[in-house]
Amino acid sequence: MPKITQSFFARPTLIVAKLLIGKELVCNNKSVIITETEAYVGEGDPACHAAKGRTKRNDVMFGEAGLVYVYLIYGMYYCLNIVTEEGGYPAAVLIRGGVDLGNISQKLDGPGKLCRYLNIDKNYNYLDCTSSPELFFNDSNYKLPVNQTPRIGISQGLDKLWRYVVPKEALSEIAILGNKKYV
DNA sequence: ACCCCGATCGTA
DNA sequence: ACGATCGGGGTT
Repeated sequence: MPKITQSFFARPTLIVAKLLIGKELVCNNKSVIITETEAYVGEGDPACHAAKGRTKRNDVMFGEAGLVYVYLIYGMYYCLNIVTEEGGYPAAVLIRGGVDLGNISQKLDGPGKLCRYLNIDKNYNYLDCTSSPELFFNDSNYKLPVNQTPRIGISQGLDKLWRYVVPKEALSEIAILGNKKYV
């Protein structure tokens, strides 16, 4: 299963967000099939952390595609993002959910839960997921159905359908290993 | 120095 | 419906 390279992330954020669904995220000796993502796109996106320009926190979003952006939310949870598009353009995909095929009982339906499960914290900020052995993506061949909805937990930019999520019905079927329907 | 609030989650 | 918990960013 080939590792996803930089050119995958150096594309329009909506494309990357959608294509990451069904890909495998590997970190800390665990792997997860991604089932939910969101796109945050540039200074013109009011929900994007870079909406008000460059700051210490969002600095990494202005970096090269493939960099990891981790931030602390509500004082207790971390959220994992991958920087997209060309260097200098602040955009990223938030990884919001997944399933561990080797540990189906886990409910990784939320960015905070996902990071907690994979032990991802602020130390991963600025890591390059296209060259790091610590955190990377594999180009798995799962063909999962994807719905588009408004993004969760924001108060602006709700007009955009920039959340990509595998519907619940399909999610329960993924649990059945060897389900050819999605491979 | 102070104040506000958030790309969340678990419990009630 | 609400509280936990804290760092970033804007304001005084």
